[in-house]
Amino acid sequence: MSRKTIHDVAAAAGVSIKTVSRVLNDETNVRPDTRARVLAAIDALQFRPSLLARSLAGNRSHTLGFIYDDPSVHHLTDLQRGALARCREAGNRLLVQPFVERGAELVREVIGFVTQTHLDGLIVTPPLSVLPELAAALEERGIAHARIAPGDGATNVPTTDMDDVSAAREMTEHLLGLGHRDIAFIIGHPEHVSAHQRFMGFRLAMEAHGLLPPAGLVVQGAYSFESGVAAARKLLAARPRPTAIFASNDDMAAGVLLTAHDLGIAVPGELSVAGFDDSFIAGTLWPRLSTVHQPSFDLAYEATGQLLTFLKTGEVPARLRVPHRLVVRASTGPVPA
Amino acid sequence: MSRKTIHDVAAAAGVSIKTVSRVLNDETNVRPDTRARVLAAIDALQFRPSLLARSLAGNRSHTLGFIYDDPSVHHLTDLQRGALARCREAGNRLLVQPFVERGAELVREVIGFVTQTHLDGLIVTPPLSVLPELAAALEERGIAHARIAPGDGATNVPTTDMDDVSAAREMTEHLLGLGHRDIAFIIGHPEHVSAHQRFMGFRLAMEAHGLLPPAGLVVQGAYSFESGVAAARKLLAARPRPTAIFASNDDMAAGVLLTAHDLGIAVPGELSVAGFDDSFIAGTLWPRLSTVHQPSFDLAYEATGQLLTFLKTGEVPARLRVPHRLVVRASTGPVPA
DNA sequence: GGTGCGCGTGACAGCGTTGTCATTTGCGTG
DNA sequence: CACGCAAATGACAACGCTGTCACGCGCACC
Repeated sequence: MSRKTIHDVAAAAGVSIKTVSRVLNDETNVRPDTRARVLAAIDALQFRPSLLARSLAGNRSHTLGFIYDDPSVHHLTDLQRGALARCREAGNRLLVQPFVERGAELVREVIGFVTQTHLDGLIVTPPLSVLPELAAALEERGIAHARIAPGDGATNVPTTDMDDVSAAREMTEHLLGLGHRDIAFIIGHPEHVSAHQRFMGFRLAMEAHGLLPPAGLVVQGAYSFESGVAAARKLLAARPRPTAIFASNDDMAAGVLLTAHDLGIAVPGELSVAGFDDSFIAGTLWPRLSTVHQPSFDLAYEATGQLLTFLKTGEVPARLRVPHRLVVRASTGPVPA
Repeated sequence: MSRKTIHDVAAAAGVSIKTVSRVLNDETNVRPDTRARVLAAIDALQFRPSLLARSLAGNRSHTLGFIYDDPSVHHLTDLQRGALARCREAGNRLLVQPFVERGAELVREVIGFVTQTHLDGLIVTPPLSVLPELAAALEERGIAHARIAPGDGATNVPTTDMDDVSAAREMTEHLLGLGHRDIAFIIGHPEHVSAHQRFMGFRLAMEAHGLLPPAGLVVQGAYSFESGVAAARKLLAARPRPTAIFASNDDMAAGVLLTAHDLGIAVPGELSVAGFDDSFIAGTLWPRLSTVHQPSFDLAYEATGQLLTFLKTGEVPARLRVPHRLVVRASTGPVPA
């Protein structure tokens, strides 16, 4: 079964290939009956235009790149789903590619990826979105891209994020409101700005209540389940033991819950546990995890939409802040008497 | 920054574009010093060949498609990672695409996807891999593809799977060995052959001990967390209550665990719970889930490798069965007295 | 009744590679 | 020193589409 080409369609419809091309691209200046004839021929031949040829001839590939290097599976999956959904709506394709390098090598790899595949643009997810060397290289070469959660600095590219500081503050307020004072905090992976922002939110809330971040109760994690377990082991051995642990993502909170169960510590009776992300896992844990709903899907969906808009109009849309919300479930409760 | 082309390199090295092409493709009959000059020019210009042009001119796109429609996030993520890893090693790209249609429309969409993008081949994951209409269409059109876990029928395309029947039997034996007799079973999504095979393994083990699949203790699920919760509600209300529940994947087992905790039923003291997959979630649950390690990553990694081999040699490798193993953790224990 | 304009259409040159085949070069041989 | 043959290289078409530009036609206008 040899490939059907635009020439076959043109011959079948009795027009030139250019007219077929016009119909394919919804251009104006084609008489309705001509258009109908062409469409009929396309249908009869089951013709699908070659995206390769189209990309090579035009200067748009209708393909976006999605680059990542994320330790948290759930968050990443949701981001990818969001980007994919938006791409499908717009008739674009998405090329997903992980990058583990850093510095000059990362830049070389990413640039190579983009030029080799003629990508129209790039969706840059955290932590890649915070790397100044990558940002500089992309802008210098005029590679269109959207950044997801790149931190606070002003950007002149489409950007979406959420308010990590406020969200973490709200969760901390929730714990303070339940009477907790000895609240431990597990920081996320240091390469992610979200880790710093969430910690900042925690501190601001504590300070607003005249409390200092308690010495020995702030532990470095890495956004992974295992790092949550390790942090919890340390925290739950401290005396006095914290009455609440705020882990800055759900995977780490899962590690805290497991460790607490192993040690026979009742949650939330003796210990409250809070997470962040509201990923799939949050609803599967017992007790169900109190957390902050991070709109990962929306974040990527909107970023992709912004990028597509930018590609079409050339105008950089304003930074979009996607709303979060506190999700109080069963893992947080009043401080023990 | 205009795109560097093979012409720029040719001019810089003082050779024809064809010689550059030869160097790029590691062809023979290029003098070492010529090759060195060309490589130097490539390096100096930071040249990366356009994959579009290469695919259009040659008849290989060096790109594989990965198609799926899977309700279980973790399993899917691992499959995708495996396929991606193998592709990277071989210098290929992977285009990931979900398909939710069925029947003639699915066939049309998939064929369109392949022809539009000039895919070299397709990696077909469950449940798409079991659909006869899709298999027939792909073979009829001579589209190279590998099938992952397509069920028992003989295939003349590269195929990888695991022994779901034996694995489920082993897990059931494990429960029987702990003294359980009232063992409930939650069946997976009916469209997946693995669901039937796992149920088959369960029945075979029960029958080998002279037990019939207990009436009322076999419930239909759908491989999702929610379906596990729903099934558990039903099962844990049954009298006499089962002393063990074998859920045919981890997500459903997570639902069972949560429901048991909600009802104050001790695991494994009063109820043993077993899963299947050994996905990320299994190690995060409390108590840690006894399950069967399904080598999702390897399954896709090997399938991709087989497909690439087939594309290179034209020979269909023998069906590859990837080993599984029983992982006994803390959620299964002796039958209560 | 000629002029001008815009709509509908087509011819043809690219896009950046690889495949085919012709041509040149180098080297051993008689 | 000419000859022949293999190795090395190049010219050019082809892949399947879009962009550019030119052309023909009908219609309003003066």
